[in-house]
Amino acid sequence: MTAYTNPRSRTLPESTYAVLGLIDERPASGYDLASFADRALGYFWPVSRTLAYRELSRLEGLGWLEATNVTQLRYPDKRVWSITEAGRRAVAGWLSTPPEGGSTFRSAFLLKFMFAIRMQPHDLSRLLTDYRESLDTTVRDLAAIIDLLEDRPEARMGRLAALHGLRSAEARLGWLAEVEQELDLGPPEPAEGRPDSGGDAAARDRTA
Amino acid sequence: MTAYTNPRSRTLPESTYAVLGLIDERPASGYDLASFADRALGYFWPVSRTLAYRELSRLEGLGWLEATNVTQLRYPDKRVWSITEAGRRAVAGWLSTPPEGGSTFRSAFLLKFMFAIRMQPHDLSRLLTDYRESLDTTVRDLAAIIDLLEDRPEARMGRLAALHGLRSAEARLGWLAEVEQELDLGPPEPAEGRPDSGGDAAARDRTA
DNA sequence: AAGCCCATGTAATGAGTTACATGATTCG
DNA sequence: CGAATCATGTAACTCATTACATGGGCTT
Repeated sequence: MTAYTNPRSRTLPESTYAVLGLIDERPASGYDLASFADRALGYFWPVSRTLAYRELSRLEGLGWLEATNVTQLRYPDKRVWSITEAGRRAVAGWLSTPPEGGSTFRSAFLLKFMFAIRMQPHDLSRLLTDYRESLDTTVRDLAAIIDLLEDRPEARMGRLAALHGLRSAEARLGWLAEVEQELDLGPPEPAEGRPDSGGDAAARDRTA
Repeated sequence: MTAYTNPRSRTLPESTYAVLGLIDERPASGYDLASFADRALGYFWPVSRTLAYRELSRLEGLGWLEATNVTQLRYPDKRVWSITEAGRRAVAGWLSTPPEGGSTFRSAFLLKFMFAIRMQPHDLSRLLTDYRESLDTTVRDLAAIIDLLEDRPEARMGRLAALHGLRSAEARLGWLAEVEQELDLGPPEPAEGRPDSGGDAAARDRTA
C-alpha cells in the first residue's frame, strides 16, 4: 500500500537486501524467513518478524520476489516466496557495491559508564558486573554456534561472522579487566578472602 | 509542542539522559552541546544536532533544565542551558538503574560478508580491504584520543571508553587476518612479490 | 567572493519496534 | 487445558536522520 516501490528515487534500506538475499538462498514463507533471519543475521543485522513481512511485500512490489500459495493440512496456508530473475540481478548489483550507510554501534553501557564519576561505587560495580555477564553469555553462545558450524562448510560465512562477534566480546572482557584494575575494583568475588588487589594479569587470559 | 513531557507514562529514551548528563557536567548552548556530544559520545551514542535541540526542549518541559538568554556581540544571541534540582535528581535516578533497552550493533559489512559466496572474488577482497581501512582509521583516531587524554585525569572515563573502542577494533583486525588466511586471500599487497601465502602470524601483530 | 563558524530551529521522511488481532493444530 | 508452533498481517508510535530555512561575522 504505502510501499516505496521506486528504487530509482532513493536507495533501499539494507534490510531489504538482507531479506532478498535470504530468499535467494532458500525460498520460504514470511514466518520461516523471520526465524531464519533471526538465526542467521540476528547478531549483526536484526530483522524483526513484522519488518520481514513488510520487506517481503516491498520486494513483491519491486518485482524482485514472487509468492506461491501453498495449502497445508495441519497448518495454516502460507505464501512461499522465491526470487525472480530481476531479483537475482538486484542481489548481484548490491553485492558488487561497497556497503553504504549501515553499521551503527550504540552502547547504553558505555553511555552510562561515561558518567561513572557521579555514580555510587555500588552502582558502578553493578554496571560492570552486568556488562561482564552479558559478554560472558555472548561468548558462550557464539562459541557454541561456531562449534556447531565447524563441520558444515556451507555455513562457513556464518561461522566466520560468529567469530567476529566472539573476538569482539573477548576483547571487551579484556578491556573490563583493564578497567577494573585501573578503578581498583577487584574482579567481583566478594564472597570470602577480601580482594587484596594483587595486580594479576591472569584475569586477562579468559579465552576459554 | 508535540513533546512527551510525562516521564511516568513511558520511559524516556537514553538520549534524553545523555543530554541531561552532559549539561549537568557543563552548561552550554544547544550548538555547544551538539559539538561536545559529538566529541564525547559520538563513537558509541551519536546525538545529532537536531536531536540535541529536541531533547533540550523536552528536558525544559520536564523541568529538568532551564535556559538563560545570553546576548553576544560578534555572535548571535544564545540560550545557555543548565540543570535544575529536579534534573539532578533525575540524573541520579538514571545512574542508579541498570541500562535498559539500548545497545545495538548493526554491521552492513557483516551483512554483505554473509553473502560472500555469491560475490565475485574481486568484490570480496574489496569489501575486506575497505573494512580494514575503516578499522585502521578507527584505531588511529582512538589511539590519538587516548594519547591526548592520558594526562587529563578528569577525562578518565572518556579515555577508557575510547580504549573500549580501540580494543574492539584491534580484535576485528585480528579477525580479518584470520579470515584472509582461511579464504586464502593473502593480505592485500598486489604491488610486487606475489604473496606466496606464507602462513605468517606476523600480520596479527598490529598493535601499533 | 566564497566559505566556514556561530546560532536556532522546522519539516519531512522513514526505518524499525511493540502491541494488537485472529485462529487452527499439536504437545505436555 | 494451557502453552507453544505455524501463519499473516495492521496500527500506532517514535526515535533519529536529512534537508531546508535564516542570518551576521570572520577568515582566506
